[in-house]
Amino acid sequence: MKPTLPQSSSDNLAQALRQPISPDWLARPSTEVAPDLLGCTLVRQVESGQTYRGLIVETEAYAPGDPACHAYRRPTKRNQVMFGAAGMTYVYLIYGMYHCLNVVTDLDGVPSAVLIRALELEAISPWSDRQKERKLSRVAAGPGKLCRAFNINLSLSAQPLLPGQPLWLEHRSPEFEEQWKQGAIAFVQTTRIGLTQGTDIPWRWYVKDCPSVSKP
DNA sequence: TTGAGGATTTCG
DNA sequence: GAAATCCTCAAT
Repeated sequence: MKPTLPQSSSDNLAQALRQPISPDWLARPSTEVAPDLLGCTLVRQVESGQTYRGLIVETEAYAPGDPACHAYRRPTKRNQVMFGAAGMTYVYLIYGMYHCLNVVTDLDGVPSAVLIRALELEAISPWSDRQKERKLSRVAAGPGKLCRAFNINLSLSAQPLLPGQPLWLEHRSPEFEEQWKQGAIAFVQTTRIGLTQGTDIPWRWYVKDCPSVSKP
């Protein structure tokens, strides 16, 4: 039942040019980082050394003073990584069956994070039929689904996002940046999803007209 | 120690 | 519309 994922090819030149995102770049308010992460790449490296990549197309910010933030009240065993320095993962279990991946942001001592809500996976091959591609485009459309697709669980929480680790991030490709500047790619900012508190705060961003977004 | 509830997904 | 399913944390 587990979907087959596209495997990254190491001889792709454009991919080789992508630069890893450093913790410094993430040491800003989550409301700044969240939209900036759109178009960046999440990389998953499994034990065999094989890597999988997904384009980040939907994010949400969580910040201090935000009642929906898991770190709203006090540091606990679960959320303590959110209080620490930027560049760490924060993974939690939701509804007893799904995991959600966050990137810890802002300065040490400021509890905040960005929830990665959806990835666009690269096509399996140029020869894959349209039906297959459409299915694949929804494989990581949602925070629980992307963790299932990339085999992300609680053991990957509080880990550094650095190359060689199980997870890391890469900057936008020059092609994405160019298309975004030209207006060919646009972002939408709106309210967050699935919350009981802080429902009116517009801290969700996604790539407009992207089929891999959880709820356009 | 307890139990209510949750940053979701899927199926009917 | 509601079930699945279990960890977390505030309140006993």
